[in-house]
This record gives sequence, structure tokens and C-alpha cells, in this order.
Amino acid sequence: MARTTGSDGEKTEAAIREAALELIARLGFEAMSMRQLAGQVGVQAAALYRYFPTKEELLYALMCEHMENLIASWGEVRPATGSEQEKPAGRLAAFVENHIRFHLSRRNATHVSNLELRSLSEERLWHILGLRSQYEGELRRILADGQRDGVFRIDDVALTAMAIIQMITGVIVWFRPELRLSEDEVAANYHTMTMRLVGAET
Amino acid sequence: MARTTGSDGEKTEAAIREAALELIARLGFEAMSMRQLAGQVGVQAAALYRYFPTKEELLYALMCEHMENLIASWGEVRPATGSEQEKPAGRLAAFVENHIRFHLSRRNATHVSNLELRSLSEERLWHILGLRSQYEGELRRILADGQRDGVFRIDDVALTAMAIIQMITGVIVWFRPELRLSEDEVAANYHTMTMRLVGAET
DNA sequence: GAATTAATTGAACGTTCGTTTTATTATTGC
DNA sequence: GCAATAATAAAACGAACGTTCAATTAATTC
Repeated sequence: MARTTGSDGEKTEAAIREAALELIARLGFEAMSMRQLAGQVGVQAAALYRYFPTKEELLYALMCEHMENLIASWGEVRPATGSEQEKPAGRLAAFVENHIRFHLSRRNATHVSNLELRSLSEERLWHILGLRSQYEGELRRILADGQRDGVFRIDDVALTAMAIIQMITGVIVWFRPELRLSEDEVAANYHTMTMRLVGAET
Repeated sequence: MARTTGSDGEKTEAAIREAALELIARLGFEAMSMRQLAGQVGVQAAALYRYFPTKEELLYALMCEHMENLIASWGEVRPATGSEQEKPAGRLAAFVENHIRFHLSRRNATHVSNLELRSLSEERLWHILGLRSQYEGELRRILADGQRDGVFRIDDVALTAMAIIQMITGVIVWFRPELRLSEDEVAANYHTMTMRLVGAET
């Protein structure tokens, strides 16, 4: 047989992306087979190659999309210049809040982007690391501004930025929606801890 | 051919463990083949099966050893009862310091234990998670004691413990020995940040 | 120094992998 | 309704995988 009733390229590609995120997050990229992925989508393995030329390019596409979404998400919520929230403390609060909510709503994509970098070729790895560094640079600038203004007490900006990123990304490792804490409570908690961590006055 | 001159079971097993840690940390467990591992050790693939019945049991053995070493390491440096350092702040300082140094000296094993849990069968996974929970329980107890004594300001002990663990384990992701900061400086930095994070007076 | 045991090799097994090729059908544009 | 094209199926490819097994040699024991 061949083309099936109701088949549509855009829908199929979206279904592949979603199924791949779920399978890679659960099994790992190397452990997921293209046949397994095709089965989850409801298609034959050969059909996947109409949308992604290789398995690695599929992974790369998922990571690119995730990192671009993350950067775009911060761009949308970043406090406007001149506003009260544009001060370092307000920007840091917005950054942490957005980061927590973004990652909690995209657990699969986050696991893929954080755990499967090893499976990328050197060139593609560099691109993803560049996007990541761009995002982390936003945090470093906030910390540096707060340090300059004397509202944060920070020994080493780069080290503190890494520590904060690790801490707030780690939420997806343990958080489960059915747990006692709501997403709001978790975000508020991480915000408080971050502010104390940088020595901001409350 | 067969047994080679100078071959020794204990030495071979140790060489397998070390090579496996390095390869799994670099390539990932699924991506590492038994032939690759054997090549690194300088042996044929079949020889590996004298020491580990399956690939998964090898991974499990590596993780068990790492978790047991971690727990034993904390047991050795834990401040003695009755000492000044036995107060929550002293215990937390010792915990963070030991955690940072232990992980920095065992980067490969840490990556394996943190990133490859997916490849364990359910039963073995439960055992490793049990050891991990036991270790994290030590931190939770320190935080709870400090909260009780009024020397820490903590909103949620369990959440804070996870945040601290993620933050201080994250050091292995970015730290490189050739960087500008020494191991001592890094440990001191993480100690300061942790104390501020829990609202301890300095 | 012969018998025993420990350590390893080399070849092979069946399976599964990512990917390619060719054929076939559904949909779209005119 | 007919040509063109988009979407998929089915089968096959060679390579690599984890693992097993019989044969062989080094070290140890008596």
C-alpha cells in the first residue's frame, strides 16, 4: 500500500516531533529505534525519512526548536526598559519565574535538550551550545547589573549564573504535577531561594 | 590464542570498570558497545563476560559502587556528635564541601550515575534510587534541624534539599580543572551560596 | 613436571539497527 | 476526470549489536 486516507504532511511531522520527544525523554535517544518511533506515530519507519533525513537531524531539529522557544519566551516576558521591574531584582524575578514555568510545561523537550547533547555531531553541538550560552548570558547580565548597583552580593558572576541555572532547571527532575505543591508555589519557592542566594534584600 | 602473559583477574576487572566509566560518560551507555569497551581495555569482547554477566549488570555495578562510596565518604567527614561543628550550620558546610570535592574527583562516575538511570531494570533502579534517597535524607535532616533551631530560614525542607543537591551536583557540568578557579575557590563559593540560600546568618 | 584451574581468544549466533529503493495510493490543480 | 505531486507502504541492505561456546594457553598446586 501507499498513501493513506487523510494523511497530511504537516500533521505527520508534528506527530513525529511530539512522539520523538516523549520516546527520547523516556528511553534515551540511542535506545529509541526509528521503528519504535514510527509505531508510536502510526506509520512505517520509511515514512519518517520524508521529514527528517537522519535520526540525528531529527534530534537536532527538536533541540533547535526547544532552545529557540526558550529564548523567545524570555524575550516576551523580559521587563520593558524604564519600568520599575526593569531593575535587576525585577528582571531576576521574571527570569526565574519564566524559566520554571517554561520548563515545567515542556518536561520532555527539556530532558532531551539537556541529556542528549552527546548524540550530536560536533558542528550541531556547537550551535546548540551557542544558543544555550546566549540564554545564560541574559542571566549573567542581570547578575552583573545587580552587582554593579550594589543590590546583589555575588562573589563570582559566572559561577553564580551556572549555579542558579542548574538549580532552577533541576525542578523537572523531581517535580510531579500530582504532588502536594502547585506550580505557583514551586515558582515562588525558587524565586525566594534565588533572591537569598544572590544576597538581595527582601 | 588464550590466556595472555601477565593477565590477572583483579587487574582486568578494575581496568574494565575504569574504562567503562570513561566511555559511558563520554558516549552514553547505549552508545558504547562491548567491543569498544574491550578495545579500550585491550582485550576481546568475550573476556568482559567473565567479570560481568551482562552489559546492564556492569552499569549497575558501577552505580552501586559510586553511591556506596558517596555515602561512605559523608560518613567519614560527618562532624562528631557534641562538637561545635555538629550544629546545623557546621554540618551543612561539611556536607556541601564533601559533596563538591567528591564529585569533582569522580566526574565520570557521577555522569554515569546521574544520566544513565534509564538503562537499569526496574528492580535495580529502585535500589539505586534508595541509596540516593538515603544520601539526600542526610541533607534534609540537616535542613530540618536548622529550621527547628531557628538558624535557617527555609520555606520547604524537601524542595530546598532538592534545589541544593541540583545546584552543588551541577558543578561537574561546567567545571574544568584548567579554568581560572581552583577547586578550593569553587567549594568556598558554593558554600557561601548555600548558606545564603538557607538564610543562615554569616 | 604433571594435573588443575584461571584467563582469554576467535569465531559464530540470531537479532536489530538506520537507511534506501521501488511501487502504490490519496490528494490537488486544472 | 486527468495529469502531477505528495505521502506512505513493503521489502530489502549491509553493518553492528549483545552474547555464547569451544578451544587454547598461562599460572598455580602438589
